[in-house]
Amino acid sequence: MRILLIHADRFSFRVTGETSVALSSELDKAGSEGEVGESLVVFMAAEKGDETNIGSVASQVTEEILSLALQIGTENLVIYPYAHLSSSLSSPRVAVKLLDEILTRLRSQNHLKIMRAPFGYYKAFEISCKGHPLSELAKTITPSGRTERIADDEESQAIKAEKTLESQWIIQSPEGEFAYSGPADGFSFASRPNLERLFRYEKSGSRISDKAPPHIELMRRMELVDYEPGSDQGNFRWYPKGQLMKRLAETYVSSLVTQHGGMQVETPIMYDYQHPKLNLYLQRFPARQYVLLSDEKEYFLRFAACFGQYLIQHDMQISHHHLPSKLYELTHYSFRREQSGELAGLKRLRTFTMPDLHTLAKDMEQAKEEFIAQTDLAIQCMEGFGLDFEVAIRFVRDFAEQNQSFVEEIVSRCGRPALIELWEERSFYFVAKLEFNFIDALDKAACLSTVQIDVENPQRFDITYIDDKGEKQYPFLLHASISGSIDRVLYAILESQAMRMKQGQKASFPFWLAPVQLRIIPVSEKFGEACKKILDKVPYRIDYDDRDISMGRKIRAAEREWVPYILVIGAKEVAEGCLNVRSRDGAQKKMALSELLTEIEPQMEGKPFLDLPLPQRLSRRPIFVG
RNA sequence: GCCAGCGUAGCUCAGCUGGUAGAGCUGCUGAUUUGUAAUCAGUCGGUCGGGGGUUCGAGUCCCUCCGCUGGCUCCA
Repeated sequence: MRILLIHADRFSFRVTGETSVALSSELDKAGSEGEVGESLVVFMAAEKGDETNIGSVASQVTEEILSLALQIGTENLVIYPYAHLSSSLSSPRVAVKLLDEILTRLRSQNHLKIMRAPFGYYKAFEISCKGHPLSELAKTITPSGRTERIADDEESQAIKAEKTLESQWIIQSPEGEFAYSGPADGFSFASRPNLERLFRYEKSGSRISDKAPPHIELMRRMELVDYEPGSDQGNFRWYPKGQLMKRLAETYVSSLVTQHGGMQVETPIMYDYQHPKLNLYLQRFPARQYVLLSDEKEYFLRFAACFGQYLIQHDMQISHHHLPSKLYELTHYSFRREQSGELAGLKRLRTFTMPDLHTLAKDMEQAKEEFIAQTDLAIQCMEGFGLDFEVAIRFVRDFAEQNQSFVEEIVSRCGRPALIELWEERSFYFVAKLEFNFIDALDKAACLSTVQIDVENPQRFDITYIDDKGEKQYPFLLHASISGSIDRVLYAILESQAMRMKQGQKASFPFWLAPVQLRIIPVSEKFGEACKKILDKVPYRIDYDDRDISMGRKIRAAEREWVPYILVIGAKEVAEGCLNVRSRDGAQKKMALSELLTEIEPQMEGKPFLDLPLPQRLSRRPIFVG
């Protein structure tokens, strides 16, 4: 929208004729002539693009007007639609809506006296401009970058609905000795303290902590990840060791999903704000997008791979023979412009990586089968990362009641009691949502894996398949992120190890994820050659501490890096042709290289391997933090 | 986004009521060649988060912006 603000000694107008876009209601609202003395006259023209966020434009314009009125000390306003300010006008409908919106906002300021001119009429006007420096001002207002305002002004229906939504909490545990099914308040949590934490966290929402989550210190001290003040908040830099772990985790998750049948694709990270289908979807969750402007056109950055995959699925030729059909993407990246106060280390970021799987199922039976299979996959994934989790399942009540055996089956697959939330009405796109929650050192819950049954988006995005009678049908759609955000997986791993340290145990990474898997430490420089010989014989990430410091310090450094196996090489080892292995459990063992490799092998089973992204000699390795 | 706290060397931190910045670790140099969590000595390193203000004088007081942490909120 363009506005021209003029501080006038007097202003008058009168309607002289109708234009093609005249509406008689405008004359009722504004009258056909008017005259005022000292006043701030605001000429305005709504432009293309304003319709993407009327609330944002209206609130910015209102703010501009009020701020100038205050500066020049006037209480008289004239709002005057004036199309000639722009060569790229919006539709008349949008213009009138915007005009009304701005007037509503201005009228809520009771001290102001407001006169308006009608939209869509030829008018004659007379103005006398005061001519002081603030008396003439032109501004162009765009919706971009300010979209968060709409969240305050016009909360989406879905968000509003959720706030007032009543839900019921139930615990259901698998068949067996301790089987239970009933209100969560009546469950004895003694054996599942973390489930109780999850329940309290979900129900009350209140948490008490004055401490920063311990993973933040660890991610920096271990030279994995760090803040990047040169970027926006919640955007991180990844050092070689952290980047390696991230890449390993991604590779692992992707291989699980593609083995499960996910067809890996890649979709754009930005989408046209005005694309009609996407726009409809965005209106359900209007805030929290990064918006960028390119040649006057606005794009938002994706918050998941959903759109990209919906648009592909819309264009695909799918028959019932193809179902279930699964598209998969590891999003590098997903963007969510969370409120700044919500950001927390690797737990909650603005830019993150996550696996996103969308499955089309021909009917609810197939959707449920897939749901179960993907639950299994998520369990396998969590086990691979060595993460413990608590299960939460959210249902629309009707759905849960009509599918009781399905609910039981999920709980049984998870093999532990689950917290179930029942909603009386469906306010989001899903009828069922499974979550694996990690409970951290400060008793806070973070959702990792999730599987959802979507009953809304196939229609919205016109995704169809041809059934066995040759007719078009809408499939059911499953959303699954079998690990949740990769960044958050790393958060959970670090937090779980911080808890172990608190209990006096040694922290460690799963062997396959350890940046350095083995380290050779020579007793003295003399054994350098002997060390180098071992390097080539070990097919894992092995390095060699050749720095000119004491052996005690090298041991300490390796322990602080959580290196799983430390190999000390001295005269004895050279003479006997064996290794002295100090493992993470504290044990020191004399063993042959082949024995060590046999011990390691099962720890790598089914897990990816990537090379060490750092110089093998520690004397050649720069320090990133500390 | 709101409220509160914090921001001093690469890292962890000290610096009282305003008087012109200090330690340990790391790094570097040298000595030492070491047997399982810190060998000894020397030495480099700071527009005290950015900008503005008050003052003869600001790391210290005030304003503002940025960042981090906690709480609220939020988590499609």
